[in-house]
Amino acid sequence: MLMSKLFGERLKAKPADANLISHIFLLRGGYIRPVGSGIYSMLTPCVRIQRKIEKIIREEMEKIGGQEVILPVVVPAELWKESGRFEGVGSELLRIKDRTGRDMVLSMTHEEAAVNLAKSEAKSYINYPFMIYQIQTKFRDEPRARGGLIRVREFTMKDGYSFHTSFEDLDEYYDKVYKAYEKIFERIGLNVVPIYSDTGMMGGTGAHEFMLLSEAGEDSIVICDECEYKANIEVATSQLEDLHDESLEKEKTLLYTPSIKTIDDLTKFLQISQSKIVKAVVYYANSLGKAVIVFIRGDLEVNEAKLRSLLQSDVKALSDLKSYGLTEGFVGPNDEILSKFKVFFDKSLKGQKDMVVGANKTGYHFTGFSFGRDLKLKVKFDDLSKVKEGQKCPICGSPLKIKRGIEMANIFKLGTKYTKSMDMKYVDKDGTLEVPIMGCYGIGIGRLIAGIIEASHDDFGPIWPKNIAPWQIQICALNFNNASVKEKALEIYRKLKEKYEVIIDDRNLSAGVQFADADLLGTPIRIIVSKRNIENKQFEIVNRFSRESNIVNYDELYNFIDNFYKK
RNA sequence: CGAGGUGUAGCUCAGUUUGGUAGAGUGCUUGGUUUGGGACCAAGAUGCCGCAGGUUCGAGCCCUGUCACCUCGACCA
Repeated sequence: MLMSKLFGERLKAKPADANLISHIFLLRGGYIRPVGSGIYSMLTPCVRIQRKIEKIIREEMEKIGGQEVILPVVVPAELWKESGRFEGVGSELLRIKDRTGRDMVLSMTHEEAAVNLAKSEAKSYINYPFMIYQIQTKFRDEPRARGGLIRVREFTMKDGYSFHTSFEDLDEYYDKVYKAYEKIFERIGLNVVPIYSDTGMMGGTGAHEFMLLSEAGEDSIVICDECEYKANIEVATSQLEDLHDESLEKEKTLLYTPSIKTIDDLTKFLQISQSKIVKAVVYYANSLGKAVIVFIRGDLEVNEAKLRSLLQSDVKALSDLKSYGLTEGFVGPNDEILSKFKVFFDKSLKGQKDMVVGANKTGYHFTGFSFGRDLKLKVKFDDLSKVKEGQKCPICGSPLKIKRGIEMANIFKLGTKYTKSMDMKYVDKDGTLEVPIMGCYGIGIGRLIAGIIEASHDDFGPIWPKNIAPWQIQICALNFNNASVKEKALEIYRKLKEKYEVIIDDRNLSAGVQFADADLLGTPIRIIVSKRNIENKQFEIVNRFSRESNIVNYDELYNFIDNFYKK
């Protein structure tokens, strides 16, 4: 490639509306251009990177038996109505009509299309297991796109779907995919951590996310440094200190003092109390059509993702409490509360024998305290609290840390959620009809590109790992108009091109411009051809990773490069 | 959807307070001098001042509406 012919410009100034380093360099380096909110055109350097990532992914998918397909982006809404997601998913699913007025959707994920295809093809147990995958465009009408390629509306994703005749077989295959993903990230040169994750709207029985630890990330990850426990905060859990520790006992004793008789007394107490003993948090669950109260220890927060997953329903904080008869000073959980509301007790209240009282209200929270009466209820406790930094690891008890991360990929054990709802069946050995068990596996490719920059850059530009850099070698021909420079530069360009992907800066521009552009293209290795070097019959080779510079004689060049790329 | 911010040359931004013919830097074109970290000189081209309406003799600037984009929050397979 000739730099003089490379389509797209590099920008000198930081683009006004970019803040993330990956967004800035993607724009400055001429990798992407904005078209609309969360919608980008990709230029050649970016496409070259994407193709290389795709190639690695394809190879690893083929190794575990994946077969590539292409499913449509626009699908009839019937498929999504069958699975229940046409109504179930919010406004991020773009619903459109075709010219006859038929409902269509722009696929944001392809479970429906995959099941639709698979069910017409895999009718006997003999066909199982199998995995189909594709590298395809997804459209999600994000209410808020941000950060360049980190969170977009239209993007390319590798998504795979496996089908099995038993959960054991799914578990086994899931593990294979997990290892394939580790291999993919290793080959790409990106250090990600697999963590336990929420199954969200996908449903299913187990899931992992592959996270890049980065301050630019939108997810919070709970990490134990002592053991291997790592989980998305949405599902993370912790060992809670005993409710009956000394300080809390002391507070309780205080509570029983005769001085607290009214709500006002209580409010006063709660204001001076460091750890409120208990609180009731009120939500509305859409799919239940019912209000939900979560009782939880006062110093903890309700983890809404856990509540959502427990209820299999969207939840929102309930602001209109009066219409449910909830006012300051309500007492609960009593029979009335239990009949009116779906009531949950967080496991942090385990061991609590006493009655819980709602008292002063803050938003949709009621703070309260243990009252000293016997609960007389058979209570089931659920894990509904949000992990806080410093709480104890559920496995080894060490203090937990919370870090930010960017989700690069995820894998789900879907179970029969889609195969069942979409009525996919196969004939088993004994002639019975069975519903296949499914797993699904995604990697966001555009986000991966942004993530690599977040993880690998310097002040001047991205530093692409060897395996995915848009070009392998960049030749900077300083003073290209000089005949001997031009001749020598073109000579090695032609020779290296036989074996490598080479881009040569054949523009008669100052060294500063050439170097700055080369930095923005992030090529792993840079060969500088100049009058000075030619006089000494030498080249200078600069390593993008270390910024180290090596002077080599003419005849050493090819060995040096081969050695760098181990060819 | 809630809060805040910004829309002026390809890009980064002045100009809006106090209404009076549209600006700078950079980039681009041409010629010349340069050539190891975004060179220099000279000449040039580039604007529906986001859009619509209003006030005014006159609007980039004032008023009303609207759209787009950015940031934070809510949401997020």
